[in-house]
This record gives sequence, structure tokens and C-alpha cells, in this order.
Amino acid sequence: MLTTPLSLSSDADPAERHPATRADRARARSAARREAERLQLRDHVLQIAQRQLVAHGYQRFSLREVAEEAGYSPTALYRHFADRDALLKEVCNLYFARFSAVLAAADRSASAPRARLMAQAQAYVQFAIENPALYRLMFLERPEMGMGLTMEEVASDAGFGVLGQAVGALAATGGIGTLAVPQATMVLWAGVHGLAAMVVTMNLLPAEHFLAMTRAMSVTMLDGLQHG
Amino acid sequence: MLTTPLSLSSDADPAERHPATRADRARARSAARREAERLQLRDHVLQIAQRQLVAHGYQRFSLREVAEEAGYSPTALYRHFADRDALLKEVCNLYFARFSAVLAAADRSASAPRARLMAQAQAYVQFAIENPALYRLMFLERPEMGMGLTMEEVASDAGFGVLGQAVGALAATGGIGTLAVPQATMVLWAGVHGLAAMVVTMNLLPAEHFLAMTRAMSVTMLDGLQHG
DNA sequence: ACAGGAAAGTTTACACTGTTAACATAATGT
DNA sequence: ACATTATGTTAACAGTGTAAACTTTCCTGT
Repeated sequence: MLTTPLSLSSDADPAERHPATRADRARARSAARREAERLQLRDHVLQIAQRQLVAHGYQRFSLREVAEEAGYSPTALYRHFADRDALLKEVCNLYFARFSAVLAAADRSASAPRARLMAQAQAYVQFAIENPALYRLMFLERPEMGMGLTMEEVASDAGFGVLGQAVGALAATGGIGTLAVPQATMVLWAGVHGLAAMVVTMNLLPAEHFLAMTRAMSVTMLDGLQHG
Repeated sequence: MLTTPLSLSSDADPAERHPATRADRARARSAARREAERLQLRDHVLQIAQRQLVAHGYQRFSLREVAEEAGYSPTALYRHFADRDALLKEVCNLYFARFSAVLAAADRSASAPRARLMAQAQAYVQFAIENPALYRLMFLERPEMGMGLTMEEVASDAGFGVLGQAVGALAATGGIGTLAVPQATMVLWAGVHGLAAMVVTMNLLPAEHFLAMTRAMSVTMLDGLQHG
């Protein structure tokens, strides 16, 4: 476990591109192939886990069922993931990247700071509407999974850099009153998070309803920040 | 099961205050006593369940453990509660009353509509800080338990009558711009709910932090409503 | 007063869950 | 060729919620 990645990395070392013996090359390629297989398996399991998570929801997500669908015995997964929570954490991370990409795309869809923030809020709630189980896992159920950071860190630049930057841009145009940028960011985030939490919790109401409410909330908060 | 409550209610019928025979009176008192015992047991179990819920959190709440502490076999509770969720729902209802009482008290602590809403928001988050497991159960985990209502119904008069009334009072003084009262109520609720959800989810941060953020959020939203 | 029946509770059992330990086996490094 | 490591599997443990069958206790109608 220790030697394999080391020999692999030393193989990638440009100083020794072509190892001396053919046996060395074969060994390196073998290790690389095994590593690739391992990663492929991890990806496969992660995809199944993600599917089952959105299908059955967090509460009924079962490690054994994932193993069964993947074609392994229940305990086999423990070779690749520490435990159930570690597996879910990886699913989480996958979607965290996707989520911040969605927010970034929404941010780019407008130019004025206020419009950027409105678009972000809309995309934020839209994500929660489309992936309720995932939003729940990321932000409600297991906070350690989503982030081991404090709220300020998150708001500043860790995962929600786009939000913080847009708020900064708004502040530059005088759109923020007395509040500091981190505080304003947190307020905006918490407001939209409240709507997203409602989306996730009560899945009965139509999506448009929540989106309309998101608009109302966004303009209210932005107006409030301005005339603060 | 059918005859007992009927005879009891017919006993309470003012038309026949004193039943004819002594046997009838004895029978009625016996039924009443048994009913009282039953209610007392329910209360006992509910108190234990509530204690274990706040102690271990929702995820690790176990029906069997409640039964054990109450001194019953696991399946005995099924005579009094349909299933685990029904039991939790009753715990929920207990605290729902307490919660709305807290909000009402906060509302009475001030007179101006804006001050009333600020006080309610503070009390709201304070409740989440003090009873995270319960807030989670009531508003995050099992929405059907807290309420089978739509958001508008809740906001109007079902459980959050105090909130809706305060918003109405604010609207009367012209404190609300273009938004209608139900919408404004929902926005305010969602904003504070977002903070409460954060409190419940990441229990690491100090309470004062969240309370300060609650103030910032409240003034921002109220300002935003006014200059809408 | 006594048979009949409902109510309350217990034991047993089932189908699950996550997780650990012991074992098997195949691929690899020396 | 031998030892080791990686990758599985099976067996087992301690939990969980819940349903069915059985006991016991108490109440009721005749």
C-alpha cells in the first residue's frame, strides 16, 4: 500500500522516464492498471450509491442494498470506503462540485451584482428542487460531510466563492448598507437556505411556488441590504 | 372499546347526571379510572421519549430503548401508539404548543409591530438553539408530523398565528411595500427558518453568533419589506 | 356467580441495518 | 518458489422496527 503509489509517482518522475529493465516497466503498468480498476470500481459504486440516495432518500439509504446492486457482498465495500458515512461523504463531494458549478453558471448569466445574486438564488433553490435528497444530505443531515468549515469560511471563499464575490461586487456599488460583506453574505445564504430547506422538507408544493417565493425573498433581502 | 367511551359520555350527559343503579355509577368510575391510567401511562412514555429524543437526537432515537426505560417490553408500546412515527408525532405536538407559546410570549414583549417581529425572530432561533433535536424533528425531519398543512395555511393562522398577526399589524402601519401579507409572512418565516436550520445542523458555533445573525437578518428583511 | 370477551403485556420471530473478525484466493514483489 | 499484499467472501454480533401468537388480568352481561 505504501510502495505502490510511491513507485508509481517515481515512474512519473521526468528524470527517469524510461526505467532500466522491462520488468520495471511491466510492474509500473500493472500497478497503474490496478489503480485504474480500483478507481473505476469506486466510481461505479458511487454512481449506484448516488442513484439509490436520490431514489430512496437519505433515511432509507442502505449500504447493503448498494453492495447488492453493485454485485458485491455487503462487507466488500469496506475495502474502498471506511464506512457508510464515508461513502455518503464522497457522494456529497461529487455533488458539491456540481452544485458550485451551477451557482457559478447562474452568476455568469448576469452582469449587474444584484441580478447576479438573484440568478444565484434562483439556481440555488432550483438545485434543491431537483435534488432534494442530495441537498438534504449536503446541508441538513450531515453537515460534516458537506463541510467541516465555519459558516464564515464557507461564505467567504471555500465553497460559495461565487456568492461572496457577487456580494463583494454589490458592496462596491454601494448596494450594502451598514453590514459587512461576510455578514451580508451569510444573511443572504441563510435566507435562501431556509427556502431550500422547506423545499426539501415538504415535497408536496409545486416547484414554481418555491421559485416565486425565492424571488420575493431575494428582492426583499437585497432591498433591505441597500436601505440598511 | 366502543361501549366504554359511549357509556362514559352518556354518563356525562347532563340529562342523566345521576345514573339509576349504583352498579352503573361504579362501572362508570371504573372506566374513568382505567382511562386515567391509560393517559397517565401515555404521558409517562411520552416524557421518556422526549427526554431520549433530546438526549440522543432524532437519528438514534430508539423505540426499544424507550420501552426499556419505561419498563415495558418493546412491543407493549404498540398498544398505545401506532408505530414509532406516531409516538414521535405526539412528542412533536407537545412541543408545538410550547413553541407557539414561546413565540406568543415574545410577541407580547413589545408593542410596535417591527419590535414584535424582531422579538419573535429572536425567540424562534433561541428555541432552535435550546432544543435542536426537537426543532429538527418538527420542521426538518418529518414534516407530516409538524403539520400536514401548506405553507400558506401555516403562515396564516394554523400554528404561527402570532407571526401572521404581527405581519398584519406591520402592514397596517405601512411597513410592507408591494408584498401581500401572506407572502411577507412566508418570507420572514423562511428567513428565520434558514437560520434555525443552520443552528440545528451545525451545532458547533456559539449561540450568540446565531442570535446576532438573527438580528441582522431580521432588520434586513424588515427594511427590505418597507422599501419594497 | 359465572361464562365470555376485551384490554394490556410478554414472548417469539422476521426482515432488516451497519460493522467486525476470520478465512479464502488470486495477484504481486522479492 | 515463497511470502506478502490486495480483494473478496462468509459468519457473526448487536442493533432496529414491527407482526403474530399466546398469557394474564380485568370488566361486563346474563
